[in-house]
Amino acid sequence: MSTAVAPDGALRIGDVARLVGTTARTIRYYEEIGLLGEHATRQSGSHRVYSEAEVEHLREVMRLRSLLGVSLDELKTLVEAEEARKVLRAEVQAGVEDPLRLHSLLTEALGHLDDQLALVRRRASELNGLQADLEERRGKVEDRLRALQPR
Amino acid sequence: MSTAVAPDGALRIGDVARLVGTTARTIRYYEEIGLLGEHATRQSGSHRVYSEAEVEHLREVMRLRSLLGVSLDELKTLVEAEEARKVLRAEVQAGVEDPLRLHSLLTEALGHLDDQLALVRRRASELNGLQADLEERRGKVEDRLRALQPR
DNA sequence: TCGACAGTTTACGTGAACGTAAGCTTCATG
DNA sequence: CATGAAGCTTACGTTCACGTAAACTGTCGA
Repeated sequence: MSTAVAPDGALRIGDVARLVGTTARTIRYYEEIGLLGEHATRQSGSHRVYSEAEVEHLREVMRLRSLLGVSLDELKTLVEAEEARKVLRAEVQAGVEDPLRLHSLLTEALGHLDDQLALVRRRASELNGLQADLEERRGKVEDRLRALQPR
Repeated sequence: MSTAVAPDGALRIGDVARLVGTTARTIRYYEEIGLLGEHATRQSGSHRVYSEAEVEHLREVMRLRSLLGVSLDELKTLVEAEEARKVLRAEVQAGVEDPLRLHSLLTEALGHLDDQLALVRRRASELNGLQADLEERRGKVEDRLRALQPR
């Protein structure tokens, strides 16, 4: 054993792909269309490296995509929430404490979250409706089966 | 006003498209790939006519597709449940009363319903999980906003 | 330093799910 | 029975979301 598998602690594109259950191509594609906010400018040709936070972001993106069934384009506007949170974190980390600025950032994040929630709630209620319908049908079929075999 | 809009009571493809919110092309495509169980053989060239039951079936197909996010191919196996129910209805209507036959048909329908339910339940729980996560985040953002403006 | 595995860019290919156009035909209505 | 809106078939076009191949590095452990 002596291959260039793991750098040290850094995550490369293949590692991330395995972690979130996708392919390197998909990650590059998502980056290409701007789904993964500009991560530290990188020398063209050099390897992409990812932080744990970026992996989490990607997971969230794929989760939203899978559960909401939206196009990657619609998703772009949806994940602006994450961008807003990132900016927020960065500024707080950097010591910015202007309450007006913070208020604006928080309000923006709140708006994005509400957008996401509206979508999710509607979908969830539709899905729960479907589930109820199916369960009702199932019950009826079961009743008819029981009626066939009284014992 | 004097156009060949509505036949009499029969539904044509354009009517159905409007009713379920899709296009005639899509309906023809679904028929082509076998998503809409063979409806009464039709002379090539003559207009397609649909019963209310077929409209309902199409609605269900699109509902499953939209909410489960499955491919049309996967959907084909999923909607076999509807086919089973259709066969059941037809046979009962035709006076078949062989209990073994009925039992077999009902059991088949039950199996298909359970398949659908398994999918739906998993999705529903994932979506509810997502909703909970988003609501938690929303709560935290709100807390921070309140902390900014004590009054 | 070197070897090779994993990564990079570029570009063309692909499958799914329809859109669209052309030319012709039904069919309810006046 | 004439007419025209809507439908039919056939076939090629299109968009999205990646897959895949080629030719070339970057990078880490030995």
